[in-house]
Amino acid sequence: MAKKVLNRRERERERHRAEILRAAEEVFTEKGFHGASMQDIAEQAEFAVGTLYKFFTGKEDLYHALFLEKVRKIDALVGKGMDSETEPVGKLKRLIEVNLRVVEEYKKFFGLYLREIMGKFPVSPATQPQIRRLRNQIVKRVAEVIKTGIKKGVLRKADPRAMTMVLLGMLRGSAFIWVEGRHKLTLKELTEMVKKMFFEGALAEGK
Amino acid sequence: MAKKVLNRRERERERHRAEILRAAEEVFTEKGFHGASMQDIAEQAEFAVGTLYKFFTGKEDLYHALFLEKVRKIDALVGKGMDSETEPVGKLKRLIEVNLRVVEEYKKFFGLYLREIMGKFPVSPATQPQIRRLRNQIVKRVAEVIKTGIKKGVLRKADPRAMTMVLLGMLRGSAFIWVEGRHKLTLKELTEMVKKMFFEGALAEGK
DNA sequence: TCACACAATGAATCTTCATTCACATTATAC
DNA sequence: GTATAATGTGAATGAAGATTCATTGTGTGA
Repeated sequence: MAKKVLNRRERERERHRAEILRAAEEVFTEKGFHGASMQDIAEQAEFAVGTLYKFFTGKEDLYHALFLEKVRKIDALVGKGMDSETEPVGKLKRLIEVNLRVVEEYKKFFGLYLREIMGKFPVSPATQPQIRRLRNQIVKRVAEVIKTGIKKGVLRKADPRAMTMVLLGMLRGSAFIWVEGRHKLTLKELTEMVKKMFFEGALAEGK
Repeated sequence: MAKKVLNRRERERERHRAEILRAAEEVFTEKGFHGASMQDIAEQAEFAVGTLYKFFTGKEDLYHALFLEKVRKIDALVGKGMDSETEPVGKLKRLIEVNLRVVEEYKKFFGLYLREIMGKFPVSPATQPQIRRLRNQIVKRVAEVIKTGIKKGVLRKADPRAMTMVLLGMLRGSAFIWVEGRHKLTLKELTEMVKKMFFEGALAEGK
């Protein structure tokens, strides 16, 4: 019986932790790291400030935890997407689709995400290296796929690293511009455009 | 715009202002807006804190001034680059070249720049709209060039807005990835790759 | 029912700066 | 040379907000 009681407690605790993370996501995505106060987050979570410190050692730690949780989820989605195809071109198409779909799903979080992976000044020193490591796995995978595509003769002969850089840059950049705003474009249209441009380029046929 | 002739005092003052801006650039690019203190900047500039306030109304104002100065310079370069060509494809090529060259020249500043134009949470509320306005001019110009290219039949028939988005995204994103890091690629190689990819795509000939 | 472990609370504390301002220094005018 | 104006100074101020901790509340097992 003692064990069951403990379980209950533990589950409760876990739920509270998750609630705090949800609140933190809300507030951080709304106001950014520096604009968000622990007060804000506590209120959003309907806990007292002190309580947050029972779960996380501080503001940075909370941010860090939120970040890892999200990035893991995103990377898993992207990875699974690529797994679902066998041929290089198919894999790359899925990469583009999933990437942009994720952007939509995590639209609010995306602003934070990009600032963190892109800039220096990581909010928490521990966050960036971990995220980088996760990201590097994706980069390597994409480069590998492109290399295979070249070997098979379906992709143009060029430095795979550079192609990877351009492709990922294209995804990141256009997603950003899309999130930014005033677009009448649907995400679907953007996805199609990115695919077309990446594979076939901007020049008219035969030019 | 006859620049008013400045007497000794006024010139001195102008020089001091510029020195403070230089120091601010140093410190902000090093530590980011929130990581930089007025103390830091003052020390770097070899002035007392109080002095900074004789030139700028506050930290935000200083940041804002620095930003505008830089962005104006960058945009002028890009604009001039495009002016130097007459044909759409030539203009776009110049756009790519100049853009990436600027990235190299302003490498340190670039991190700040992107965070500011990209994210919400602008550091100073006044900065973002102004920068956006400047940026929009470039976007419009590029879209116009692309539209002309399509009309002339040298670019594929597609939504010019979307193409613009992808092209600018590609530039921004790949520049970022380049700045980020561990690249063996020279900027020249990256530039070539972006051009090739944008115009011709990734697929092998005849595929 | 009681006692006890654990969870939650939030006012009080501690830190970190941005900003100010009374004063000192220097340059210019007369 | 003295008066006046402009510049520069940096210790003192105040505000914001992260963190702590003494206290209060609650569910659990006897």
